[in-house]
Amino acid sequence: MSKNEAKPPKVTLTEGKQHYVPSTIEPKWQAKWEEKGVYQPDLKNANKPFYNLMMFPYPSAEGLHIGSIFTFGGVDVYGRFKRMQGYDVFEPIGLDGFGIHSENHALKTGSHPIEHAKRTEENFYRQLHTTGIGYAWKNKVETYYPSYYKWTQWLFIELFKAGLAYKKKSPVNFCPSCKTVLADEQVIDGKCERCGSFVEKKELDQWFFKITSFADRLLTNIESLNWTEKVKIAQRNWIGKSEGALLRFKVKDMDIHFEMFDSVPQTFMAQTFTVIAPEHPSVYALVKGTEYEKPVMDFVDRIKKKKAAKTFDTEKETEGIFTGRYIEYAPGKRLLPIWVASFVIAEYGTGIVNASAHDERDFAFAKKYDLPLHPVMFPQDPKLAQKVKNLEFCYHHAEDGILQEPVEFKGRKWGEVRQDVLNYLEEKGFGKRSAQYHLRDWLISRQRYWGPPIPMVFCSSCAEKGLSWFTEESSKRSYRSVNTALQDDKKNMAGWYPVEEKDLPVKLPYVEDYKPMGTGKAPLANYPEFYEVICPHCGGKATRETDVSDTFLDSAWYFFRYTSTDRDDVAFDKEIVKKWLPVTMYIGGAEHSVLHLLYARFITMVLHNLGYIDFEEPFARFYAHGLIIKDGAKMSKSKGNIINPDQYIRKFGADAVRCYLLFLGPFNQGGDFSDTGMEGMYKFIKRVWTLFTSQNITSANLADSANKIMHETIKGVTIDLEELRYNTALAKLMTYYNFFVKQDKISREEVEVYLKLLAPFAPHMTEEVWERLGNKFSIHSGGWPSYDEDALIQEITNLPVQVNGKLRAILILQHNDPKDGKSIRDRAQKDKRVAKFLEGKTITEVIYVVGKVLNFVVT
RNA sequence: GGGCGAGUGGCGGAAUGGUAUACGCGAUAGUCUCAAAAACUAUUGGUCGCAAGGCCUUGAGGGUUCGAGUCCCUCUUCGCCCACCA
Repeated sequence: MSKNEAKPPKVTLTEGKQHYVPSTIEPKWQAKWEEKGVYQPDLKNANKPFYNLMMFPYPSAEGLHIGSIFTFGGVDVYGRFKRMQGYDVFEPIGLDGFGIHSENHALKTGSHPIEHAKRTEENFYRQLHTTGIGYAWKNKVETYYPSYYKWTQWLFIELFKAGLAYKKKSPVNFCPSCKTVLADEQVIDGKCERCGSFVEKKELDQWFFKITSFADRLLTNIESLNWTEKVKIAQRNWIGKSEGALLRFKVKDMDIHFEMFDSVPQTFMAQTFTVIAPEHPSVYALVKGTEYEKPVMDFVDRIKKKKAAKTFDTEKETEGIFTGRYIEYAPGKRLLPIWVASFVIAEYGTGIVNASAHDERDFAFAKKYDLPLHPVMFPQDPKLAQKVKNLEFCYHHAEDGILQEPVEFKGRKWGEVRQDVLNYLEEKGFGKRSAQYHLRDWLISRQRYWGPPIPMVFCSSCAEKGLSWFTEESSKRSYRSVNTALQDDKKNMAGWYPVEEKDLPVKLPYVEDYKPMGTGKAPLANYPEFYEVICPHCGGKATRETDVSDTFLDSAWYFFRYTSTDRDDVAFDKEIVKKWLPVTMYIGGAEHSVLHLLYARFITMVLHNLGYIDFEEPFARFYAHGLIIKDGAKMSKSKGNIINPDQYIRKFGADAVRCYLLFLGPFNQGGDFSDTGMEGMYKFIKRVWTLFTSQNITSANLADSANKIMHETIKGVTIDLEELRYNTALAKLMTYYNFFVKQDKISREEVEVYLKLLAPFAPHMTEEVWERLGNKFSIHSGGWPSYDEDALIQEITNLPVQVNGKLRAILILQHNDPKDGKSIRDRAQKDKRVAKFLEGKTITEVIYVVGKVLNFVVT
C-alpha cells in the first residue's frame, strides 16, 4: 500500500448512518426541557442551591448579536456543568429595557418606547429560545413592567427614608443631544457615553444617592471578593481613597477659615501660595467690596464658560488671578497669597489647596505668574540639588529626597517620613489625618420619560414651614436611619414626602409626546394629570416629582427579584433570598467594572443595613468574560459589523454555534469572529453524532489504553470547566474523539461518559443521542462522570534526555523498568543519540528529575 | 501622565521552570467519483540534507538557572481602563 492510499477507517461510519439535522432535534428538546421543567429548580426546597447568573442584558431592537451567544452560552456551560454535578442550579433570564438607550432608539425610529420595548422583548426571547440555554423561564424579569418598577420605586423610598437620597442643586453633566443629565461615569473624554456629543455643565436640581457614605466599606470589602482581579483594581481606583492630612487655616483680616486636604504632607513647609477653584462658593466672599471683586468675578465667569465649552483643554490652559487675600500660614509663619486657579477641582477635597515647589502643576503655575517658590527637599546629588534650589525643575515624589525643613525632619528621606510628619502636624494642632475619595454621590435623576417615575411628592406649603417626612412621619414611626451624619441634608428636604407604599407603583403614564425638552425638566412635567396631587401630610396642593430614575438603579437589584417573581406583596422573599444569595457565580462584561457592579454592591449594603438581608456583598464570585470582535473591532451598529446569530443557528444549529465561539479562544478573552471556523465545529459535532448513532457500540470491557484516556479526559475536562477554560476542554474532547476513530470498537461506557462530558457544550445533540441509546431522560440531570486517579498511571512514559539543556533523545520507559538515577543514567549514556554528544566531554553534573527529565551537564 | 494586560506557525490558539507549536481552521497531495461537493487518508514552524540527522525559532536585548515561551531587568509594539484627585 502506498503512503497516500486511503485506508478505510476502523469504525465504519456508513453503516446504520443517521443524518444529523440540528434544525429538527434542537426545537424538539427545547420544548421537552421546558415542559419537564429540567431547568426550573424548586426555589423553596432545593438542597444544593447554586445561583448561576448572567449579567442583566440590555438588548437592542436588533436583537442578539453573535457575541451574546458567546457570553450567554459560556454562562450556560458552567450552569449545566454544575447541574450535572448535583447542584440545584438557578439560571434566570430577563431584560433591562428602561433607559436612555432604548428611548433614543424609539425616538429615532419614530415609535413609542412602550411599543419599541414590546418588540425588542419578543425578538429577544424568541432568539434566546433557539439557543437552548437552560433558563428558568418562569422567573423572567423585565424592568419596565409596573410589577417590577413598583419595587424599584420602593427601593428609592427606602433609601430616602434612610437619609441616603437627597436633592440638591448641583453642577451636572448635561448632554445637549440626549437632553439629559449624565453621571460622571457616563462621561467619556468629556463626551456623552451614548451619543458622543460634548457634555456641558449645568446647574440643576438633582436627586442623589449618598454612595459616598459607604466608600470605605465598598473599598475594604473588595479584599474578600473572589472576582477577576482587574475588576477589583478598577473598583479600587474608582473609589480612589487618598490618605493625608486635613489642615485648617485662617484668612488674614477675615473671619473665614479654610480646610485643605494634603495627600503629600511631607513637604508642607514648601507651601508658598494658595489656589482656590473658580467654582468655590467662597470666592465671592474673599473679594466682595474690594478692588479685586470685578476682575476676579469676571475671571471666574470666563473660566466657568470655558469649562462648559467643548474645547477647554485643562492640560494647556492653566490660568489664574490674585484675590488680594492671604492665608495665615502658621507652620511657616508667613502669608500665602490666594489665587483663583483654573486647574483646581471644586469637587475634590475642599476645592482649595496650598501650593508648593514640589508639585508640578503648582510649580508651573508659579513660574507663569511669578509667584514665590521655596523648595524644602533636595536630591542627594549636589549638582541636582543646586538645580532644585535654582528652581530649574520641579522635584517631587522622590523616595530618597532629603528634607531640609522643618528642622525636626532635617536630613530625613521623603519616603520614610510620612507618618512622622502626620503625627507632627496633629501634635502641633495644624490639622488631622484624613482620607479623601474620588467617588462621588450617585446622581440618580433623569429628565427623561422612559424610566420609573421617582416616587416623591413635594408640598410647597409644608416646605415653607420646614416640614418634611423627616420632621413628621419618621418621628411617628420608629425608622432606623442608616446615616446619622445627614442631619443637614434632611433639613434641606423640607416639603418632600415619599409616596405611600400602598400607592405604589407610581405608574409611568402613556403619553404621546415623550421627547426630552432640554429645559432641565422631564417630559412628565407637561402633564398636570400626572403631577398634580394632594400633600400626604397637610392635604394641600402638592406636585409629584416628574424626573425618572437612572436605569442603573433598575439593574442594581434585579438579582433579588429573580428569586421572587411570584410575589407581588414584597420586593423579594427574605427566606428564598437567604437560601440563594449571594449569587454563587456572576458572569459579565468587564466594561461594567465600575458602574453596575459598584451600584449593585451599594444597594445590597443598604438592604443589609436596613435589615432585609444578612449579607452585604451581592456576588460571591465574579468572572469577566471576553468580547467577540469582528475584523479586530468591537461589534457595533455604527461600524456596521454586527453579526446576527439567527442564520448560523438555522444552518449549523445552536450546539455548533456556541461550541465554535467557545473554542475560538479563552472565555476571558473572546476572539475574532469568522465563519470558516464555524463549519469546522459543525463537522466535529456531526462526526460525534455519526459515530455514536452508527452501530459500533459494544458492551465489551475497555482496553487499558481506552480506560486511561477516558479517565484522563474526565479529569482534564472537569478541571477546565471549573476554571471556565472552555477552549481547552473542547480540545481535549476532540483529542478523545480522534482516539475513538482509531479503535475497532467502542464500549457503551465510553460513549456515555463522552456524551456527558460534551453535554454542557452541545446540549441538544448529546440529549438526542443519549435517548437513542435507550437512556433515561435527561442527560442534563444525570450525574457528572468521576475519574479514577489509579487509571491515570502511565504504562509507558517518555523521559526526555538533555545534554546541556538541549533535547537529544527520548527514553521510553515501561511501567516496571527501574527508575532510579543510576539505571536511567546508564541507559541514557548507552543511547547513541546521547552518546554522540557526550563523546570527548567531561560530565560535571547529572540532573535527574523523576518522571520529568534527565540532563547531562558537560564541558 | 498613571494603572492593567498582551506579543508563540499562513490564521485562532495550547503549554504546574522540564519533549514549544496540543486542538482546530486554512493549505497541499491522495482515495472515492464521469466530475464536483461531502467523507476519508497523509503531510504541514523555518532552514540545510538523498537520507540518517543537524542547525535555528515564542517582539528585541541582557540576566537568574543544569534547563526559560514561562521568573527578573531594560527597550519596543499593540490593546483596554483611568486621568488637572493636590
